Amino acid sequence: MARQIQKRTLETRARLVAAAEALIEQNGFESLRVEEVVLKAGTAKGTFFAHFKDKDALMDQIIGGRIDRLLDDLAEIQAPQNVPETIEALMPLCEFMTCERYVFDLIYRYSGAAAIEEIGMIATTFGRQIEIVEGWLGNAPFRKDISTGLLAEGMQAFLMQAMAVNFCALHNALSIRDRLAPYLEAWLTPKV
Amino acid sequence: MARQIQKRTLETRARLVAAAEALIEQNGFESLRVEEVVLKAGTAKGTFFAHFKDKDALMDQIIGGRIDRLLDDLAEIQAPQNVPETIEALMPLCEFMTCERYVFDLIYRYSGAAAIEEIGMIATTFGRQIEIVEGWLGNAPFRKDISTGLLAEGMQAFLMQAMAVNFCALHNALSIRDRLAPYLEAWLTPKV
DNA sequence: CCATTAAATTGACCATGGTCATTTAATAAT
DNA sequence: ATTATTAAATGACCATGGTCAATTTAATGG
Repeated sequence: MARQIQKRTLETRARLVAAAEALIEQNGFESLRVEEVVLKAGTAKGTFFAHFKDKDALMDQIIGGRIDRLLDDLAEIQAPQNVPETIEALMPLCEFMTCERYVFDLIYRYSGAAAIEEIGMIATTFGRQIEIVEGWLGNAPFRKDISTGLLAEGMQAFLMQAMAVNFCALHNALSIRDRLAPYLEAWLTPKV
Repeated sequence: MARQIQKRTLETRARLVAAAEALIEQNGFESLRVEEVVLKAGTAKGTFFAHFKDKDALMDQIIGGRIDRLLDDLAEIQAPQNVPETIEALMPLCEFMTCERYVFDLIYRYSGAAAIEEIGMIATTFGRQIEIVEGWLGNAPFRKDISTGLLAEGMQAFLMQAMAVNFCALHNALSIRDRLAPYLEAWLTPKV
């Protein structure tokens, strides 16, 4: 007989997430230790892994959740009408995604789902981001020779590239803003 | 007195690399274990870490070396004159970079150096790739409204995006080739 | 209310990358 | 040659993520 999920289960899971969030608040993402989480949540280590496939799965949920809330904001604004406005709109997302090298790497690794069954929060937000940006592009004076879908995917590629390069000591003289501007000008409004 | 590097040192290092290469040949990159490498090389574990900062540093050297050899080939060919030719030229590189998810992730993570002092093989090859592609672009009928540098960086962004998306179960219906084509057409020869 | 079954929890244990005080070997100084 | 000095190698040990057989707790049926 299909037994329903126990209240206990949800409580335990909530306690684990809450403990993790609190520790992240204190010390950031990278230094989070499973050991500390279970200690703070008052559970055994094995319980953690009964609730999350691995440590990354917890991170996917927490980080994915943050991104999703940032996308809620993006979904509400008016479509940016030029490149500087577009960049400005995307900045909060960029700032969070690059708040730690560890966070960016994890986001990148989880931006695509390895299998259909394991589409996580982060992978979902990447799809949602494309949709939102597509919506913008339908109401903005950018190139019309290619689909808004392709245009949005290209923007995502440049966004990721700008953030990745920003972590590189060889190239981090330019801010993400300044690096992104020429890319997007060339992509969205080519002058040929 | 500046003491020169002992022959012994070079030999040990060479043995470690040779052992790793052999094991990778057998079982691929991901399943390589430091324990196995030192066993095969006949050294203690500590010796490994006296020669390489960590396991990733060895991977950076081996993977970076492979990429560099592929770039040697790319440096010699004639500049591709259209998008399909360009994609074809880049395919060997793509194939190696995506031979394992683990390899691609490591490449991505090391494509930028965290600090000037730690520029590794992979980061170096990324710079070299830009240079080679820039050389191509100077001799090909693509858009001229932006610098070859920017154009080459954009190509790199699309290349990485196409490879990343290829690992995603949601989007891997298209081959890297087919995914890259519309991107590069739109980037290199915009029709506005 | 007890017996049965399934879900949830536990913690000892494992796998693996990485550290470091100690030992051994090579080179330079006398 | 002998000693002093520096480089290289060693392996016991640690840190941390992850596993799993055993136990406890909750739901279900008679």
